[in-house]
Amino acid sequence: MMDMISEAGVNRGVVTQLRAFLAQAELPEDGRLPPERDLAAALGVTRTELRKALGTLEAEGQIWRHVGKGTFVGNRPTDTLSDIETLAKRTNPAELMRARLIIEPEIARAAALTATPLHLSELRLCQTRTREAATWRQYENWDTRLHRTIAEATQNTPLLGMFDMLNALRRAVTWGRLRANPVKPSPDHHSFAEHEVIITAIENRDMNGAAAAMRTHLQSVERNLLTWQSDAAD
Amino acid sequence: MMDMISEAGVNRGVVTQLRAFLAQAELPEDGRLPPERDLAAALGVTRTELRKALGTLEAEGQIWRHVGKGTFVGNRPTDTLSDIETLAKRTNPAELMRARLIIEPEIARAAALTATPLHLSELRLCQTRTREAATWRQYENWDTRLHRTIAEATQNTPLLGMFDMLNALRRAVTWGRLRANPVKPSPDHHSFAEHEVIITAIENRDMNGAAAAMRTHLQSVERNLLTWQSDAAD
DNA sequence: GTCTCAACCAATTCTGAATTGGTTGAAGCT
DNA sequence: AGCTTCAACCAATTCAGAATTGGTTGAGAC
Repeated sequence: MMDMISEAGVNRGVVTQLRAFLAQAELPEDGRLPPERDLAAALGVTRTELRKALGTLEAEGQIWRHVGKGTFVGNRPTDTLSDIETLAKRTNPAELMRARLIIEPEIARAAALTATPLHLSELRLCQTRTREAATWRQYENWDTRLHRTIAEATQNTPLLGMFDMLNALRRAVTWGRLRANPVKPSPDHHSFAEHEVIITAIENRDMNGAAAAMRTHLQSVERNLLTWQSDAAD
Repeated sequence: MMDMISEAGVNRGVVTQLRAFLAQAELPEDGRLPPERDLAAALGVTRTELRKALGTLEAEGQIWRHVGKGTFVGNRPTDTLSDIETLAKRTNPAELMRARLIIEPEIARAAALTATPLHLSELRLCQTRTREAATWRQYENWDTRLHRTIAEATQNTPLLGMFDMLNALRRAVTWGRLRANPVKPSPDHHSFAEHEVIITAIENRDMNGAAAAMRTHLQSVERNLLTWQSDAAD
């Protein structure tokens, strides 16, 4: 019942003593300060007293603590939520598809601007290989590589990183599902023509075209995903 | 000089024996097969022989190996490049800014569609707090939270994850730099008005407006970054 | 020479102890 | 009683060294 910010029995002296220590002490790069037991001894106070003082400083936002880690000055690092497994638990295929629809067209747009001849030939190679694929497994590999090559063509490391993150998520979320159709992709699979439009647009430096084609393509994949309930590759 | 795919002295018998094992054996979920030493004993061949056979299978792409990890069936997982530290080493502030310019406007656009009243009031709170900020440190905190709230407003977990990734990258790349100006943000800091336009657009469900305003804002931040060489917050 | 094999190497994982902030319950003080 | 204190304990995390694993080498067998 007594969890007000500034508790009743807190010794103001210890708090100021602690503030002085923080101002003077040379902290390591990560801002970690000595363990409570050591710090209490160094300041000549009991651990309980020290913890009260630390509590008020934490309430003020001056420091943050975590079991097993330690006590640190500054702001608690925001829970970054960039861990694949954690993300995979909280999302679902539909949401992932929406994210792809938002991100990948913009990646294609950027790629149209910066793709090198090397990227273009790699794209062509992927397109050929997907057509030649004898199994869905092979098809998926080359399809994934095609999309990743587009991301590489942006020549932007953070963008590529985000693309990889989406891909990793895709694998993690789909994980455990079975592929319904063991046969190989039919020669008139919608993706072939759609990939062609995307690649052509990039070759022609048509940024808007590339973005639009990618959007169309992903919408088509989404439709398949909903209709057949299959883990449709793109 | 003798590194052809199918080496001279490879014992075909062992290879087929190994293939039979792979077809029959029940592998764990991750597709890892027993350590070479055990497998060699199980198949009744010497380790050197086994390794030759494994070598041909690896060349065929049937398996992949890594020191300390083990030998696995299937395709070697693509180097995902979604690790923050690795990314930070390979990128730079300019590239990061380009990535933000590509991604964040689209996030704002999506947010305009899906933001709830709760998000809107949170945005307003952040805007107020940035104006009240007494130090750059505080300003940055609320500014970061404002941008993250926009990402949250998309109600899309993968998108939020990617945003967090960008943010983590920003911290990692900027890490070690000093903030030149210890004073607090001036009341006519360009960001205030720009944030206002963004928030208003989201409130009005103006998707194009939100995207455009975010783009304008980030371009303004980019300009500051180039001009002043300061680690300009946005 | 060529092949074999045991020992060795380096990358990775595993495991158990040590560390750290958080909690509790008896003892002590007013 | 009412409150503080303190040592012991708890659970989360980190750390270090051993064990494991694919890769390499050099002496010896043929």
